[in-house]
Amino acid sequence: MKDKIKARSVPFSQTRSRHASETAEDYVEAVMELIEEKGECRVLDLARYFNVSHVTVSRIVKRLYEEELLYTQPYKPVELTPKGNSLAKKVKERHAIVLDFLLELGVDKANAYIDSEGIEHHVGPSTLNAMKRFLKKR
Amino acid sequence: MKDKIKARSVPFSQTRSRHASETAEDYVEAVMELIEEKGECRVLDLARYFNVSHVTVSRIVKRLYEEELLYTQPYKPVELTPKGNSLAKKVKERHAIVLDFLLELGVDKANAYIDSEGIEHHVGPSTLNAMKRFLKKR
DNA sequence: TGGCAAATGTAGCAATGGCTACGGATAGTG
DNA sequence: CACTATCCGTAGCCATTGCTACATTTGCCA
Ligand SMILES: [Mn+2]
Ligand SMILES: [Mn+2]
Ligand SMILES: [Mn+2]
Ligand SMILES: [Mn+2]
Repeated sequence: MKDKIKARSVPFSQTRSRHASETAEDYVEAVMELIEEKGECRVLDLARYFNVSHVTVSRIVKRLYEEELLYTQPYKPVELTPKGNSLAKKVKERHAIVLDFLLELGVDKANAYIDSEGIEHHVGPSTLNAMKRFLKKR
Repeated sequence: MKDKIKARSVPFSQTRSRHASETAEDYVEAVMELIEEKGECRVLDLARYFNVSHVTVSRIVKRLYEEELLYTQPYKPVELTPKGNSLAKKVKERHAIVLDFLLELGVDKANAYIDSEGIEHHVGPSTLNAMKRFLKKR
């Protein structure tokens, strides 16, 4: 019985852990996209991208720099470290699969874009594979 | 072009908003389940359920009491208000559909339980309907 | 019924991510 | 070359959700 209760708590622990990585994942993905689009990624680009203040971005960039995901120097554009680049590639691929999956499932574009932005961070390898199989069958 | 940038930020705003409701949703669902199972829901039951300390639960219960989702009195079990009860029913139904959907998609039980716990909060009406249609077709 | 163990509350700390206000840096323009 | 607008950093506020340590209440049983 106690095992049952403990087992039940696992999904919540896992969800908290995933939420803790979510900001890093969204930021490296955004940096990669902005560099592709505009050639560089400024703090203000990220602020507009996420619809938050430049202060919020600035603090988070500093943290991700300490985690060695981003390069940053005062008043210079933000860049991806090799570690950040590799995470971004993985995250972008997963995000694209989740988005395609929702569209294929019949969700309209606007809602697929919205929901996939949150869902992507909660899709483990097992669910991701199931989504890939679904897409392949179409 | 600015419209495009602004439109891109909508999913992130929506995701932040959903995360802001997540605790309330998980708590009312847990209270309903624990009352069904044990006849009452104590602070420590919730702490074990979520794998957090009783202090964390106690503070959150106080907040949800102020939001009129829970009844709480010192050293007494926690109960659902009508508002909390109605939210719990809605949330439990959505969670069950997401879980069934993942299982039907071919995700193993353990991962379906884990992933659905996070995904549920990012499933809007449009995606929920798509999942229902998918389940009906099986 | 007295006392102990379990449950709950309170105080206070940390990390994260929102914000406004203000000040300094940078880069383009006249 | 100086001005000015834009960009960015810093200070400091708040809310949320984790935590430990300690105090208090409750309820059961010896
Ligand atoms: Mn993303
Ligand atoms: Mn995202
Ligand atoms: Mn949940
Ligand atoms: Mn989430």
